Amino acid sequence: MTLRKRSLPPPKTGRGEMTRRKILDAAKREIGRRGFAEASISTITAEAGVAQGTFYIYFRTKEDVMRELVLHMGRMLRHHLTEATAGAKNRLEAEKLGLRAFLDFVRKNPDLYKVVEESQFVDEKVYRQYYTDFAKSYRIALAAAEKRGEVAASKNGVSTEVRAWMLMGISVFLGQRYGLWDPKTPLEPIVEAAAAMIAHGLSPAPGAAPGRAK
Amino acid sequence: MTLRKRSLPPPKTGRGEMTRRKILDAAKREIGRRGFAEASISTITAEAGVAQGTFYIYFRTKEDVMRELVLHMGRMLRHHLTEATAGAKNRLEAEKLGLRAFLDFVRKNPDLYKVVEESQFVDEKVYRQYYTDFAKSYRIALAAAEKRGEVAASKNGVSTEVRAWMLMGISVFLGQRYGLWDPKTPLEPIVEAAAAMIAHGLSPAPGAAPGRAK
DNA sequence: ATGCAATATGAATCAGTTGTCATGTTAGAA
DNA sequence: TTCTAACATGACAACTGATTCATATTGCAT
Repeated sequence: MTLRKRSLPPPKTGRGEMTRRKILDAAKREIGRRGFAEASISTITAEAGVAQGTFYIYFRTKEDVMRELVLHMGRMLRHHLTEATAGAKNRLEAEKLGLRAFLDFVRKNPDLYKVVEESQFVDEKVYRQYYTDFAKSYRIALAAAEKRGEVAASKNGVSTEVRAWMLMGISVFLGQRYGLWDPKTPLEPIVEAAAAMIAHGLSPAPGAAPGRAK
Repeated sequence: MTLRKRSLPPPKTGRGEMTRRKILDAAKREIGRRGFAEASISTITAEAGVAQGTFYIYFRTKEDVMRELVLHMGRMLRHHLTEATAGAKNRLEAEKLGLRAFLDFVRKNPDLYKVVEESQFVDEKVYRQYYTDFAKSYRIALAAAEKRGEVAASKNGVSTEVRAWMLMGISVFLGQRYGLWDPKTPLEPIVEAAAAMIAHGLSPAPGAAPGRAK
């Protein structure tokens, strides 16, 4: 029964709901732009168009907002990815569609993305949970695909988990490099290249002629 | 000629050198443990066994220390990886040895690792430089391996770069999951699984029987 | 209409920093 | 030995920004 630090009760009226959302939205932009340390409550409330004290009606601390935003990102991203991969014929196609959708998401929501990454240094627990949850769905999806013979069978107990974390790392790094830092470059060739690597790895294609000199 | 904010002159005596190193070391531990925001100059100097003011003889700000530590990590890691992959027969083997060495490094230097990751929110420039530099050496190594036919030829211009970032993402995420968060688990099976995936991807091995039912 | 709970205000409080500085101390060159 | 630049000290001035709180205001249920 460790119910320490309950979250504040949710707003009871429509007005409250609106205000809370305005603050959350301003916080997302502000923290995304300036980072957690630089973002001040006064700036956030100013941007939201409310008084300083109003913040504390809905959130206990600045950290609270981070937690909330991480959960929010999780929900949004999950939804986005579910939609994007719904029509996939197999796991490999799902990986490709998912990566593409993820990069799109990052470009459309750079603030949210940065908030999640920074949450690791504000509330490590929520950050771990975020990735651990993703890893879990990933593991399940991969295990199912293994059963169906769509991906190579794992050699040992850990390998599905390892693959899940590798795939997350790939997405996060490509998201950082091409989603955040280089938001103009066309995504197609990137996704193409990444999907090929995910499917076949670095090895020279065994079927293809290995040494076509000249 | 934008020489703004020159770094402080280096110590001129052995004593100064020692003191500077003690501070840097304490800062590494302190920031690694408590994070950049929580780490205070007074705590760092206390741990280093010097007075508060001494800090400012060697560093302008806390951010300065971060920058220095990121560069330090870069040098140490590069050295560690170079040694570890020296005897590799080919790129695939180098990848495996490199990953293994990286995970070792993370387990031995968790503070330094965390400092580098947090630097992204303290001085984004130095963080980008860190990974951009690594990506560059990676690209060069991959391109050479392609020439030698050790890895699949890239299909288009971006693909070598994409591969480099994917491989870095893989390392960082496995480093986080198995190096930092789960520092006891044996690394062999993890490296084994990861190397297989890096070599062949997710696709069922084309040689292996795809549907050995029951 | 009226009364109460919910919501809103923003000045004041409060805690904790950083970075400075006037004053020693040290070591090694001459 | 003496002299001086380098190094070290630690108290504290100045600042910052989060959080509190006494005081309005709002709007819905009755």
